[in-house]
Amino acid sequence: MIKVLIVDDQSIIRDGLEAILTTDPEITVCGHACNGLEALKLCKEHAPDVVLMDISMPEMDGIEATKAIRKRWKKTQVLVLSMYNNHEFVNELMDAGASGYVLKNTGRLELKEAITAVANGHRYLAKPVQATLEESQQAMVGSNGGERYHSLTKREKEIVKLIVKERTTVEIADVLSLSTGTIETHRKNIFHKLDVRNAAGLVKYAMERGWELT
Amino acid sequence: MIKVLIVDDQSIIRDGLEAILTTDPEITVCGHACNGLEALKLCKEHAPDVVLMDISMPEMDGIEATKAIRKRWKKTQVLVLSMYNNHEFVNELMDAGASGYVLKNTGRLELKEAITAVANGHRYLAKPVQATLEESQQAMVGSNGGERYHSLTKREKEIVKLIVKERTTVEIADVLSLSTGTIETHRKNIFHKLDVRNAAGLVKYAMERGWELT
DNA sequence: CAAAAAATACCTGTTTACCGGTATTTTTGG
DNA sequence: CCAAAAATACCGGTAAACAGGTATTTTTTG
Repeated sequence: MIKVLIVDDQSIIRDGLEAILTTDPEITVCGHACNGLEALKLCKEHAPDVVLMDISMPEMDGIEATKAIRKRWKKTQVLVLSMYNNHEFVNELMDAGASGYVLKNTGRLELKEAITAVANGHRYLAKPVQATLEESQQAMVGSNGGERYHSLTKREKEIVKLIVKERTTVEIADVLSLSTGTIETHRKNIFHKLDVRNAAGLVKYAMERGWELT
Repeated sequence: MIKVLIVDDQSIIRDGLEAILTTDPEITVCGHACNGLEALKLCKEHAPDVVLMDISMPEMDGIEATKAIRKRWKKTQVLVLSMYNNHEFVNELMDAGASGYVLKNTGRLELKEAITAVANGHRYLAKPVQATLEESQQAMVGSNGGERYHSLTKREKEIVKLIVKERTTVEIADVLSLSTGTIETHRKNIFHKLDVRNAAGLVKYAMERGWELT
Protein backbone atom coordinates (compact mmCIF):
# COMPACT_ATOMS: atom_id res chain seq x y z
CA MET A 1 0.00 0.00 0.00
CA ILE A 2 1.21 3.47 -0.92
CA LYS A 3 0.39 6.16 1.65
CA VAL A 4 -0.32 9.48 -0.08
CA LEU A 5 -0.64 12.95 1.45
CA ILE A 6 -2.58 15.46 -0.67
CA VAL A 7 -1.46 19.10 -0.54
CA ASP A 8 -3.52 21.74 -2.37
CA ASP A 9 -5.15 24.96 -1.26
CA GLN A 10 -8.49 24.25 -2.92
CA SER A 11 -10.54 21.79 -0.93
CA ILE A 12 -12.70 20.66 -3.84
CA ILE A 13 -9.54 19.59 -5.63
CA ARG A 14 -8.27 17.74 -2.58
CA ASP A 15 -11.58 15.95 -2.35
CA GLY A 16 -11.50 15.18 -6.05
CA LEU A 17 -7.98 13.79 -5.91
CA GLU A 18 -8.86 11.64 -2.93
CA ALA A 19 -11.92 10.30 -4.73
CA ILE A 20 -9.76 9.41 -7.73
CA LEU A 21 -6.97 7.81 -5.72
CA THR A 22 -9.11 5.73 -3.40
CA THR A 23 -10.42 3.76 -6.37
CA ASP A 24 -6.94 2.27 -6.62
CA PRO A 25 -6.40 -0.66 -4.23
CA GLU A 26 -2.68 0.08 -4.12
CA ILE A 27 -3.14 3.60 -2.80
CA THR A 28 -4.44 4.99 0.46
CA VAL A 29 -4.85 8.67 1.24
CA CYS A 30 -3.51 9.41 4.71
CA GLY A 31 -4.37 13.09 4.89
CA HIS A 32 -5.05 16.52 3.38
CA ALA A 33 -3.14 19.77 3.78
CA CYS A 34 -4.09 23.16 2.42
CA ASN A 35 -0.62 24.71 2.61
CA GLY A 36 3.03 23.91 3.17
CA LEU A 37 3.03 24.36 6.91
CA GLU A 38 0.18 21.95 7.38
CA ALA A 39 1.90 19.52 5.04
CA LEU A 40 4.96 19.44 7.31
CA LYS A 41 2.78 18.78 10.33
CA LEU A 42 1.05 15.87 8.62
CA CYS A 43 4.31 14.41 7.33
CA LYS A 44 5.50 14.18 10.89
CA GLU A 45 2.27 12.51 11.91
CA HIS A 46 1.77 10.02 9.08
CA ALA A 47 5.15 9.54 7.35
CA PRO A 48 3.55 9.27 3.89
CA ASP A 49 5.29 7.49 1.01
CA VAL A 50 4.30 10.15 -1.48
CA VAL A 51 3.28 13.78 -1.06
CA LEU A 52 1.14 14.98 -3.96
CA MET A 53 2.09 18.64 -3.94
CA ASP A 54 0.56 21.70 -5.55
CA ILE A 55 2.76 24.79 -5.91
CA SER A 56 0.38 27.72 -5.60
CA MET A 57 -0.51 28.05 -1.96
CA PRO A 58 -0.66 30.72 0.72
CA GLU A 59 1.41 30.53 3.92
CA MET A 60 4.13 28.28 2.53
CA ASP A 61 4.28 27.39 -1.14
CA GLY A 62 5.12 24.06 -2.69
CA ILE A 63 8.76 24.89 -3.34
CA GLU A 64 9.63 25.65 0.25
CA ALA A 65 7.52 22.75 1.47
CA THR A 66 9.30 20.33 -0.86
CA LYS A 67 12.71 21.46 0.39
CA ALA A 68 11.64 21.07 4.00
CA ILE A 69 10.10 17.64 3.50
CA ARG A 70 13.02 16.22 1.56
CA LYS A 71 15.42 17.48 4.19
CA ARG A 72 13.65 15.91 7.13
CA TRP A 73 12.00 12.77 5.78
CA LYS A 74 14.26 11.20 3.20
CA LYS A 75 11.95 8.26 2.51
CA THR A 76 9.03 10.50 1.59
CA GLN A 77 8.88 11.29 -2.12
CA VAL A 78 7.36 14.48 -3.46
CA LEU A 79 5.29 14.41 -6.65
CA VAL A 80 4.47 17.87 -7.92
CA LEU A 81 1.01 18.41 -9.42
CA SER A 82 0.88 21.82 -11.01
CA MET A 83 -0.98 23.68 -13.72
CA TYR A 84 2.20 25.47 -14.75
CA ASN A 85 4.87 24.07 -17.01
CA ASN A 86 7.58 26.72 -16.98
CA HIS A 87 11.25 26.11 -16.53
CA GLU A 88 11.54 28.22 -13.38
CA PHE A 89 9.12 25.98 -11.50
CA VAL A 90 10.39 22.74 -12.98
CA ASN A 91 14.02 23.53 -12.24
CA GLU A 92 13.40 24.89 -8.78
CA LEU A 93 11.29 21.93 -7.74
CA MET A 94 13.61 19.29 -9.10
CA ASP A 95 16.47 21.07 -7.32
CA ALA A 96 14.35 21.18 -4.19
CA GLY A 97 14.22 17.40 -4.29
CA ALA A 98 10.96 16.52 -5.99
CA SER A 99 10.85 13.05 -7.56
CA GLY A 100 8.24 13.86 -10.17
CA TYR A 101 6.26 16.58 -11.86
CA VAL A 102 2.90 16.11 -13.56
CA LEU A 103 0.45 18.66 -14.90
CA LYS A 104 -3.13 19.22 -13.87
CA ASN A 105 -4.35 18.50 -17.33
CA THR A 106 -3.25 14.91 -17.30
CA GLY A 107 -5.66 12.08 -16.80
CA ARG A 108 -6.21 9.94 -13.73
CA LEU A 109 -4.28 7.03 -15.20
CA GLU A 110 -1.11 9.03 -15.64
CA LEU A 111 -1.46 10.37 -12.12
CA LYS A 112 -1.64 6.90 -10.62
CA GLU A 113 1.24 5.81 -12.83
CA ALA A 114 3.32 8.71 -11.55
CA ILE A 115 2.48 7.97 -7.93
CA THR A 116 3.52 4.33 -8.19
CA ALA A 117 6.66 5.30 -10.06
CA VAL A 118 7.90 7.77 -7.44
CA ALA A 119 6.82 5.48 -4.60
CA ASN A 120 9.15 2.86 -6.06
CA GLY A 121 12.03 5.29 -6.09
CA HIS A 122 11.83 6.27 -9.74
CA ARG A 123 11.71 9.73 -11.23
CA TYR A 124 8.58 10.66 -13.15
CA LEU A 125 8.32 13.67 -15.44
CA ALA A 126 5.31 14.23 -17.67
CA LYS A 127 6.33 14.47 -21.31
CA PRO A 128 5.74 18.24 -21.71
CA VAL A 129 7.60 18.84 -18.45
CA GLN A 130 10.58 16.86 -19.65
CA ALA A 131 10.64 18.94 -22.82
CA THR A 132 10.64 22.12 -20.75
CA LEU A 133 13.47 20.84 -18.59
CA GLU A 134 15.67 19.90 -21.53
CA GLU A 135 14.98 23.16 -23.29
CA SER A 136 15.94 25.19 -20.25
CA GLN A 137 19.10 23.20 -19.61
CA GLN A 138 20.35 24.00 -23.09
CA ALA A 139 19.97 27.68 -22.32
CA MET A 140 21.37 27.46 -18.80
CA VAL A 141 24.63 25.52 -19.38
CA GLY A 142 26.24 26.41 -16.07
CA SER A 143 24.32 29.35 -14.68
CA ASN A 144 23.77 30.30 -11.07
CA GLY A 145 21.23 27.61 -10.26
CA GLY A 146 20.48 28.73 -6.77
CA GLU A 147 18.28 30.42 -4.27
CA ARG A 148 16.26 32.93 -6.20
CA TYR A 149 13.56 33.03 -3.60
CA HIS A 150 13.45 35.28 -0.59
CA SER A 151 10.25 35.88 1.23
CA LEU A 152 8.98 39.43 1.20
CA THR A 153 8.35 41.51 4.26
CA LYS A 154 4.87 42.44 5.42
CA ARG A 155 5.11 45.90 3.93
CA GLU A 156 6.39 44.58 0.65
CA LYS A 157 3.53 42.12 0.37
CA GLU A 158 1.12 44.96 1.06
CA ILE A 159 2.62 46.89 -1.82
CA VAL A 160 2.50 43.88 -4.11
CA LYS A 161 -1.24 43.70 -3.56
CA LEU A 162 -1.63 47.34 -4.55
CA ILE A 163 0.50 46.94 -7.67
CA VAL A 164 -1.68 44.00 -8.68
CA LYS A 165 -4.67 46.31 -8.19
CA GLU A 166 -3.21 48.59 -10.88
CA ARG A 167 -2.19 51.32 -8.46
CA THR A 168 0.67 53.61 -9.42
CA THR A 169 3.50 54.58 -7.11
CA VAL A 170 1.88 57.92 -6.36
CA GLU A 171 -1.43 56.30 -5.49
CA ILE A 172 0.20 53.72 -3.26
CA ALA A 173 2.10 56.46 -1.43
CA ASP A 174 -1.19 58.24 -0.93
CA VAL A 175 -3.04 55.19 0.35
CA LEU A 176 -0.30 54.26 2.81
CA SER A 177 0.53 57.87 3.72
CA LEU A 178 4.16 57.48 2.74
CA SER A 179 6.47 59.33 0.38
CA THR A 180 6.73 58.20 -3.22
CA GLY A 181 10.44 57.65 -2.63
CA THR A 182 9.67 55.00 -0.07
CA ILE A 183 7.34 53.18 -2.41
CA GLU A 184 9.92 53.28 -5.16
CA THR A 185 12.47 51.73 -2.85
CA HIS A 186 10.04 48.99 -1.93
CA ARG A 187 9.30 48.34 -5.59
CA LYS A 188 12.99 48.04 -6.35
CA ASN A 189 13.57 45.65 -3.47
CA ILE A 190 10.58 43.52 -4.46
CA PHE A 191 11.74 43.26 -8.07
CA HIS A 192 15.24 42.29 -7.03
CA LYS A 193 14.07 39.70 -4.53
CA LEU A 194 11.74 38.03 -6.99
CA ASP A 195 14.03 38.57 -9.99
CA VAL A 196 11.41 40.21 -12.17
CA ARG A 197 11.86 43.18 -14.48
CA ASN A 198 8.61 45.06 -14.09
CA ALA A 199 5.08 45.11 -12.73
CA ALA A 200 3.88 42.63 -15.35
CA GLY A 201 6.44 40.09 -14.19
CA LEU A 202 5.54 40.71 -10.59
CA VAL A 203 1.83 40.08 -11.14
CA LYS A 204 2.61 36.91 -13.06
CA TYR A 205 4.94 35.72 -10.31
CA ALA A 206 2.42 36.36 -7.56
CA MET A 207 -0.54 34.83 -9.36
CA GLU A 208 1.32 31.71 -10.46
CA ARG A 209 2.20 31.04 -6.87
CA GLY A 210 -1.31 31.61 -5.63
CA TRP A 211 -0.56 34.50 -3.31
CA GLU A 212 -3.38 36.05 -1.35
CA LEU A 213 -4.06 39.20 -3.31
CA THR A 214 -7.36 40.33 -1.89
CA MET B 1 -31.62 11.97 -11.34
CA ILE B 2 -29.72 15.19 -12.03
CA LYS B 3 -27.68 15.15 -15.23
CA VAL B 4 -24.49 17.18 -14.79
CA LEU B 5 -22.01 18.34 -17.44
CA ILE B 6 -18.52 19.15 -16.13
CA VAL B 7 -16.62 21.99 -17.83
CA ASP B 8 -13.01 22.67 -16.80
CA ASP B 9 -9.78 22.90 -18.74
CA GLN B 10 -7.81 20.68 -16.38
CA SER B 11 -8.60 17.04 -16.87
CA ILE B 12 -7.49 15.91 -13.44
CA ILE B 13 -10.05 18.30 -11.96
CA ARG B 14 -12.77 17.02 -14.25
CA ASP B 15 -11.93 13.48 -13.19
CA GLY B 16 -11.90 14.52 -9.55
CA LEU B 17 -15.26 16.24 -9.77
CA GLU B 18 -16.77 13.25 -11.50
CA ALA B 19 -15.42 10.94 -8.82
CA ILE B 20 -16.97 13.15 -6.14
CA LEU B 21 -20.32 13.53 -7.85
CA THR B 22 -20.84 9.90 -8.80
CA THR B 23 -20.90 8.94 -5.13
CA ASP B 24 -24.24 10.73 -4.95
CA PRO B 25 -27.15 8.54 -6.10
CA GLU B 26 -29.09 11.65 -7.14
CA ILE B 27 -26.43 12.81 -9.59
CA THR B 28 -25.14 11.42 -12.84
CA VAL B 29 -22.31 12.93 -14.88
CA CYS B 30 -23.27 12.99 -18.56
CA GLY B 31 -20.04 14.39 -19.95
CA HIS B 32 -16.84 16.41 -19.76
CA ALA B 33 -15.80 19.50 -21.70
CA CYS B 34 -12.44 21.24 -21.58
CA ASN B 35 -13.63 24.59 -22.96
CA GLY B 36 -16.73 26.59 -23.80
CA LEU B 37 -17.06 25.43 -27.38
CA GLU B 38 -17.02 21.79 -26.39
CA ALA B 39 -19.53 22.57 -23.65
CA LEU B 40 -22.01 23.88 -26.22
CA LYS B 41 -21.58 20.76 -28.33
CA LEU B 42 -22.27 18.50 -25.36
CA CYS B 43 -25.25 20.55 -24.22
CA LYS B 44 -26.85 19.92 -27.58
CA GLU B 45 -26.11 16.23 -27.29
CA HIS B 46 -27.10 15.52 -23.69
CA ALA B 47 -29.37 18.36 -22.54
CA PRO B 48 -27.91 18.36 -19.01
CA ASP B 49 -29.85 19.72 -16.03
CA VAL B 50 -26.80 21.47 -14.60
CA VAL B 51 -23.55 22.62 -16.16
CA LEU B 52 -20.75 22.85 -13.62
CA MET B 53 -18.71 25.62 -15.18
CA ASP B 54 -15.18 26.86 -14.62
CA ILE B 55 -14.33 30.37 -15.83
CA SER B 56 -10.66 30.16 -16.81
CA MET B 57 -10.49 28.31 -20.09
CA PRO B 58 -8.90 28.70 -23.51
CA GLU B 59 -10.95 28.90 -26.72
CA MET B 60 -14.16 30.12 -25.07
CA ASP B 61 -14.26 31.13 -21.42
CA GLY B 62 -16.98 30.43 -18.90
CA ILE B 63 -18.66 33.81 -19.28
CA GLU B 64 -19.31 33.52 -22.97
CA ALA B 65 -20.25 29.86 -22.63
CA THR B 66 -22.77 30.66 -19.91
CA LYS B 67 -24.44 33.31 -22.07
CA ALA B 68 -24.64 30.94 -25.00
CA ILE B 69 -26.03 28.06 -22.99
CA ARG B 70 -28.67 30.13 -21.22
CA LYS B 71 -29.79 31.59 -24.50
CA ARG B 72 -30.28 28.28 -26.25
CA TRP B 73 -31.24 25.80 -23.55
CA LYS B 74 -33.45 27.53 -21.01
CA LYS B 75 -33.93 24.43 -18.86
CA THR B 76 -30.21 23.94 -18.37
CA GLN B 77 -28.89 25.70 -15.26
CA VAL B 78 -25.31 26.91 -14.98
CA LEU B 79 -23.43 26.57 -11.69
CA VAL B 80 -20.12 28.42 -11.70
CA LEU B 81 -17.20 26.78 -9.93
CA SER B 82 -14.33 29.23 -9.75
CA MET B 83 -11.27 29.96 -7.68
CA TYR B 84 -11.88 33.68 -7.99
CA ASN B 85 -14.26 35.71 -5.86
CA ASN B 86 -14.12 39.17 -7.40
CA HIS B 87 -17.06 41.35 -8.24
CA GLU B 88 -16.28 41.55 -11.95
CA PHE B 89 -16.65 37.81 -12.37
CA VAL B 90 -19.61 37.45 -10.02
CA ASN B 91 -21.55 40.26 -11.63
CA GLU B 92 -20.76 39.27 -15.18
CA LEU B 93 -21.71 35.66 -14.62
CA MET B 94 -24.93 36.35 -12.79
CA ASP B 95 -25.82 38.78 -15.59
CA ALA B 96 -24.89 36.09 -18.09
CA GLY B 97 -27.56 33.89 -16.56
CA ALA B 98 -25.74 31.67 -14.08
CA SER B 99 -27.91 30.21 -11.33
CA GLY B 100 -25.17 29.74 -8.80
CA TYR B 101 -21.56 30.49 -7.95
CA VAL B 102 -19.39 28.41 -5.65
CA LEU B 103 -15.67 28.59 -4.96
CA LYS B 104 -13.09 25.91 -5.47
CA ASN B 105 -12.18 25.91 -1.83
CA THR B 106 -15.53 24.66 -0.69
CA GLY B 107 -16.11 21.09 0.36
CA ARG B 108 -17.85 18.33 -1.53
CA LEU B 109 -20.98 18.63 0.57
CA GLU B 110 -21.56 22.25 -0.36
CA LEU B 111 -20.96 21.41 -4.00
CA LYS B 112 -23.64 18.74 -3.99
CA GLU B 113 -25.94 21.06 -2.10
CA ALA B 114 -25.42 23.74 -4.72
CA ILE B 115 -26.05 21.35 -7.59
CA THR B 116 -29.34 20.12 -6.15
CA ALA B 117 -30.38 23.67 -5.39
CA VAL B 118 -29.87 24.99 -8.91
CA ALA B 119 -31.32 21.82 -10.43
CA ASN B 120 -34.51 22.59 -8.52
CA GLY B 121 -34.65 26.08 -9.92
CA HIS B 122 -33.15 27.88 -6.95
CA ARG B 123 -30.29 30.32 -6.90
CA TYR B 124 -27.20 29.29 -4.93
CA LEU B 125 -24.43 31.69 -3.96
CA ALA B 126 -21.64 30.66 -1.61
CA LYS B 127 -21.49 32.93 1.42
CA PRO B 128 -18.27 34.79 0.45
CA VAL B 129 -19.63 35.26 -3.07
CA GLN B 130 -22.83 36.77 -1.74
CA ALA B 131 -20.79 39.20 0.32
CA THR B 132 -18.85 40.22 -2.77
CA LEU B 133 -22.02 40.73 -4.74
CA GLU B 134 -23.65 42.92 -2.09
CA GLU B 135 -20.50 44.95 -1.62
CA SER B 136 -20.19 45.64 -5.32
CA GLN B 137 -23.84 46.58 -5.71
CA GLN B 138 -23.46 49.27 -3.07
CA ALA B 139 -20.65 50.79 -5.10
CA MET B 140 -22.33 50.36 -8.47
CA VAL B 141 -25.78 51.90 -7.82
CA GLY B 142 -26.70 52.47 -11.46
CA SER B 143 -23.49 52.15 -13.42
CA ASN B 144 -22.98 50.84 -16.92
CA GLY B 145 -23.35 47.16 -16.05
CA GLY B 146 -22.75 45.87 -19.51
CA GLU B 147 -20.51 44.38 -22.09
CA ARG B 148 -17.04 45.07 -20.93
CA TYR B 149 -15.67 42.18 -22.87
CA HIS B 150 -14.48 42.26 -26.45
CA SER B 151 -12.29 39.56 -27.77
CA LEU B 152 -8.86 40.59 -28.91
CA THR B 153 -7.48 40.12 -32.39
CA LYS B 154 -4.76 37.60 -33.17
CA ARG B 155 -2.07 40.26 -33.20
CA GLU B 156 -3.28 41.75 -29.93
CA LYS B 157 -3.19 38.36 -28.23
CA GLU B 158 0.35 37.87 -29.51
CA ILE B 159 1.33 41.15 -27.90
CA VAL B 160 -0.40 40.25 -24.65
CA LYS B 161 1.78 37.17 -24.41
CA LEU B 162 4.91 39.25 -24.83
CA ILE B 163 3.80 41.80 -22.24
CA VAL B 164 3.21 38.93 -19.80
CA LYS B 165 6.77 37.79 -20.57
CA GLU B 166 8.01 41.17 -19.28
CA ARG B 167 8.94 42.49 -22.70
CA THR B 168 9.00 46.24 -23.21
CA THR B 169 7.47 48.01 -26.19
CA VAL B 170 10.86 48.34 -27.87
CA GLU B 171 11.61 44.66 -27.44
CA ILE B 172 8.21 43.63 -28.77
CA ALA B 173 8.67 45.85 -31.81
CA ASP B 174 12.03 44.20 -32.37
CA VAL B 175 10.73 40.65 -32.04
CA LEU B 176 7.82 41.27 -34.39
CA SER B 177 9.81 43.53 -36.74
CA LEU B 178 7.36 46.39 -36.34
CA SER B 179 7.69 50.00 -35.32
CA THR B 180 7.33 50.96 -31.66
CA GLY B 181 4.44 53.19 -32.65
CA THR B 182 2.48 50.19 -33.82
CA ILE B 183 3.07 48.34 -30.59
CA GLU B 184 1.99 51.36 -28.61
CA THR B 185 -1.22 51.54 -30.58
CA HIS B 186 -1.88 47.87 -29.93
CA ARG B 187 -1.21 48.34 -26.22
CA LYS B 188 -3.67 51.20 -26.06
CA ASN B 189 -6.34 49.24 -27.88
CA ILE B 190 -5.82 46.21 -25.65
CA PHE B 191 -6.10 48.29 -22.49
CA HIS B 192 -9.27 49.95 -23.70
CA LYS B 193 -10.89 46.71 -24.77
CA LEU B 194 -10.19 44.98 -21.48
CA ASP B 195 -10.72 48.09 -19.38
CA VAL B 196 -7.41 47.91 -17.56
CA ARG B 197 -5.07 50.74 -16.69
CA ASN B 198 -1.64 49.22 -17.17
CA ALA B 199 0.40 46.11 -17.76
CA ALA B 200 -0.19 44.86 -14.23
CA GLY B 201 -3.94 44.92 -14.78
CA LEU B 202 -3.56 43.21 -18.12
CA VAL B 203 -1.53 40.33 -16.70
CA LYS B 204 -4.04 39.88 -13.91
CA TYR B 205 -6.92 39.89 -16.37
CA ALA B 206 -5.32 37.34 -18.66
CA MET B 207 -4.20 34.99 -15.91
CA GLU B 208 -7.51 35.03 -14.06
CA ARG B 209 -9.22 33.94 -17.23
CA GLY B 210 -6.73 31.20 -17.95
CA TRP B 211 -5.51 32.49 -21.27
CA GLU B 212 -2.91 30.53 -23.14
CA LEU B 213 0.22 32.51 -22.42
CA THR B 214 2.92 30.16 -23.57
C1' DC C 1 -16.58 44.14 -55.06
C1' DA C 2 -17.35 47.21 -51.29
C1' DA C 3 -17.48 47.86 -46.46
C1' DA C 4 -15.69 46.66 -42.14
C1' DA C 5 -12.15 45.16 -39.35
C1' DA C 6 -7.41 44.64 -38.48
C1' DA C 7 -2.83 45.98 -38.70
C1' DT C 8 0.26 49.28 -39.51
C1' DA C 9 2.55 53.91 -38.32
C1' DC C 10 3.21 58.52 -36.62
C1' DC C 11 2.58 62.78 -33.49
C1' DT C 12 2.79 65.57 -29.06
C1' DG C 13 2.86 65.58 -24.59
C1' DT C 14 2.96 64.22 -19.50
C1' DT C 15 3.57 60.91 -16.23
C1' DT C 16 5.41 56.91 -14.38
C1' DA C 17 8.65 53.38 -14.09
C1' DC C 18 12.99 51.73 -13.49
C1' DC C 19 18.14 51.81 -12.16
C1' DG C 20 21.94 52.97 -9.31
C1' DG C 21 23.02 54.69 -5.41
C1' DT C 22 22.99 56.50 -0.08
C1' DA C 23 21.19 57.11 4.44
C1' DT C 24 18.32 57.54 8.61
C1' DT C 25 14.94 55.80 11.81
C1' DT C 26 12.25 52.09 13.68
C1' DT C 27 11.36 47.49 14.79
C1' DT C 28 12.60 42.90 15.84
C1' DG C 29 14.97 38.92 17.64
C1' DG C 30 18.61 36.54 20.10
C1' DC D 1 20.85 45.49 25.11
C1' DC D 2 22.74 45.27 20.67
C1' DA D 3 22.92 43.77 16.07
C1' DA D 4 20.24 42.77 12.16
C1' DA D 5 16.36 43.44 9.54
C1' DA D 6 12.76 46.33 8.08
C1' DA D 7 10.83 50.57 6.94
C1' DT D 8 11.46 54.97 5.81
C1' DA D 9 13.25 58.74 2.52
C1' DC D 10 15.94 61.12 -1.01
C1' DC D 11 18.78 62.09 -5.45
C1' DG D 12 19.92 62.05 -10.33
C1' DG D 13 19.19 60.23 -14.48
C1' DT D 14 17.27 57.39 -18.50
C1' DA D 15 13.86 54.85 -20.42
C1' DA D 16 9.42 53.46 -20.81
C1' DA D 17 4.60 53.86 -20.26
C1' DC D 18 0.41 56.06 -20.88
C1' DA D 19 -3.14 59.37 -23.05
C1' DG D 20 -5.04 61.64 -26.80
C1' DG D 21 -5.26 61.90 -31.10
C1' DT D 22 -4.84 60.98 -36.84
C1' DA D 23 -4.12 58.25 -40.82
C1' DT D 24 -2.74 54.75 -44.22
C1' DT D 25 -2.47 50.06 -45.82
C1' DT D 26 -3.84 45.35 -45.64
C1' DT D 27 -6.97 41.70 -44.76
C1' DT D 28 -11.39 39.75 -44.00
C1' DT D 29 -15.94 39.11 -44.90
C1' DG D 30 -20.77 39.74 -46.28
